[in-house]
Amino acid sequence: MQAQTNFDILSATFAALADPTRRAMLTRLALGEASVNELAGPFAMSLPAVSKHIKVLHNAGLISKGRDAQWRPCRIEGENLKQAMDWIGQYKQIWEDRLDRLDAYLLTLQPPPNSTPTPGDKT
Amino acid sequence: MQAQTNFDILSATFAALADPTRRAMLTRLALGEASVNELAGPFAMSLPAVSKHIKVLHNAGLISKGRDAQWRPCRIEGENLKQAMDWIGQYKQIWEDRLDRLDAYLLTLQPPPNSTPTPGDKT
DNA sequence: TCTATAATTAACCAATTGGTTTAATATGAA
DNA sequence: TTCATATTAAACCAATTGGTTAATTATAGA
Repeated sequence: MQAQTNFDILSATFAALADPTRRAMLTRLALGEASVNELAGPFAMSLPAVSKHIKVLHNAGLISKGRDAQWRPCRIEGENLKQAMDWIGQYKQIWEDRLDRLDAYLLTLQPPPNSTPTPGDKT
Repeated sequence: MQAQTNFDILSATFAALADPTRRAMLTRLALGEASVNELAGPFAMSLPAVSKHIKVLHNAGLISKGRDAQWRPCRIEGENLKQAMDWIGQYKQIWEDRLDRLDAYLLTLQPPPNSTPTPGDKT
């Protein structure tokens, strides 16, 4: 099964990323391929639970699975991560604008050292 | 309530983004503030359902709510979107490397026009 | 063939999610 | 005060999620 029969790729991707266990798995896979057992290592949960998490990642197209004897090495797949990032990227202006406005506001509270002297200043 | 009492901001953010209705609401809010009724406009669902979606966005810190008489104008908040994007951004190399390798592979299949001439070539 | 290891499936369960309808609350205006 | 509008809360429901244990499948090796 090639997975990613999915309709709404963004929804599946964000849903997959909404779980810390699955995010940790992706972080591990960023270092290189790993078997299901290797992925399970750090987690205090049963293998079937891990297997389900992996299936969620696979169905979302965030990983692919090979075969090596009885092992199913998983590798991270970037394409849908990229799409998710691109979607959020639409809003970049929103946080940048907000930060700009915050900067401007802070300047009104305390003018920078090299600003025009206040009327009462000596010199 | 200021919302964002949340533990795991990334999980709450990705979970909020995993629903197409909520993503559409954010897209609308990127154009500017909107009341609950205005946000409800495009959707074929009850007001309470819309209200719940808005609550999810609010709890994830993706929007804030003001008050204007009986209206509760919603505005998009960028900070947690930024954090979500930064998290995914960790993996940028993965899809870029992959594309590089794909490019390289395609070049082995069909050398670029300005490559070394094939033995049989005239000139 | 038998055994050990790797992984998945099946059946189950409690909690969460996304929707509903009905009721309540808040505010401005007649 | 009464009415209309905007929004939320309550109670309910079906489907999904994230976990469990027990059983099954796949593969390599003795």
